[in-house]
Amino acid sequence: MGKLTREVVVEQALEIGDAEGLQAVTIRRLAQELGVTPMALYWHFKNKELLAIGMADHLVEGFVIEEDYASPWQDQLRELVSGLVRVLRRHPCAAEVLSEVDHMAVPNFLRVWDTSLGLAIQARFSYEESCLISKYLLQGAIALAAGPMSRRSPGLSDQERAENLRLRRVNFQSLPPDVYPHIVEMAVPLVEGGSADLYDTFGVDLLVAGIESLSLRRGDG
Amino acid sequence: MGKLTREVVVEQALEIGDAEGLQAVTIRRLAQELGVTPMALYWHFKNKELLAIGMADHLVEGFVIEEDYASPWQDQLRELVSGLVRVLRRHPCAAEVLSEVDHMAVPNFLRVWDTSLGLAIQARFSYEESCLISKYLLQGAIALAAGPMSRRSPGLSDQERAENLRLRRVNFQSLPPDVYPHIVEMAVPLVEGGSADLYDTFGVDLLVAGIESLSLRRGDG
DNA sequence: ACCTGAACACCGTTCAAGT
DNA sequence: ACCTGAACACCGTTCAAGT
Repeated sequence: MGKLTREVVVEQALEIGDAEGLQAVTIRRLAQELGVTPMALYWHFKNKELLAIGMADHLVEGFVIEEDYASPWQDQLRELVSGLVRVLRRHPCAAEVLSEVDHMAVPNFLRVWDTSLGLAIQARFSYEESCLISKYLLQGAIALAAGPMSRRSPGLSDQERAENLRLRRVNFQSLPPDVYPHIVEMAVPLVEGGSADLYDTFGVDLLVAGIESLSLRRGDG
Repeated sequence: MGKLTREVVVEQALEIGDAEGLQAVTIRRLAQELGVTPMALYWHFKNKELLAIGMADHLVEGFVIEEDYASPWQDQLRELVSGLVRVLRRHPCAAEVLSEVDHMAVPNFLRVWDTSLGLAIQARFSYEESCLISKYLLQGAIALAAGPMSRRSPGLSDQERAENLRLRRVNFQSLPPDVYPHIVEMAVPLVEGGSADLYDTFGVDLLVAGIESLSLRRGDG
């Protein structure tokens, strides 16, 4: 059967995480799924944190945006953020993974970070500002990828999903209207949350527009 | 001695979380700290998740912004976001807590959410847009509160902290400059990260400016 | 109503030992 | 180099029982 390598371990871990949530990714469970002893994994990963870093690195693998000095930096930034969101969306547990590991320890994530730093500099932000901006952007992209869809309760039938939605709606609607007036009134759009596409593009727009506005406020464009 | 109530349990939990990180907040540890049996806590909280929700609720307690129909919605939104960040900053583990519980289950957080929904509506966004916007804003505020400071390694001496910084800097600087050119060059500002105040105001500005730009793009102001 | 004792089914990790 | 067995020190939670 397939050899036990770092890569197959990471992929199996992501598979479990996607299907059942990250809390189901356990050394022992992972070993069982791989037909091996728990301690076998410690040969490939010193501890569970390094396994998580491996998972994070695998998620961002293959995501590269070549610097395109032709197009304006706004478009390049937008491309970076929306591309990152799209890549993370391939795995339901992606955002969960990335929010529990130290980004600085994930090589492939560092590459994305480096690119965004470069773009900020190119946009004539100062060093300090560029650091802040790239942090906001990447954090924002991860938050977007954690947004609707990939919601809790991974792996349900359509029936269960619908029932789940209905339950959350009546939950909102049965709140005291004097203390939560808008939530009660907007219960339907709140639980449905619009399409995932809208959510993403709207979010990316918000981030990029925010940066651009900060840039304009300081003088040139 | 002091009676064991939900409130003292929650406060003790936050104290441990602030000092040693959320992963140190354990039912058994908590019970020990309170001089009680682990099972005693199950009388006050059905399970650990409900304890976490209690912690989150306690964090946002006392944060109210009264609707001020005089000032423009942009200012009110800014006030809301920056106020929330300020409140969360009182507890180093706040962002950690809020990112692991379901916001919908936290009454005091729902109140903030309701207010932001009202402001979005007031700004003439549609229902769907208002839902999205308020999600972005609150998510953004939490992300800001999770930013620098309250960093990993809670509870270190100044000496240790300085050494920690130095270590992260040389870590950046020893990266291969051909694959991470900007990170290597900007190692110093990256690890120092500017003042916490700058980080917050910059971040709040970014969020509010992003919303405002979306609003302008659609017609009126 | 409020708390304890004992037990269950899990964790991550180490360390010596096997091949 | 790569994996196993046995053990350690932890978890959250249940359930019956005490006051």
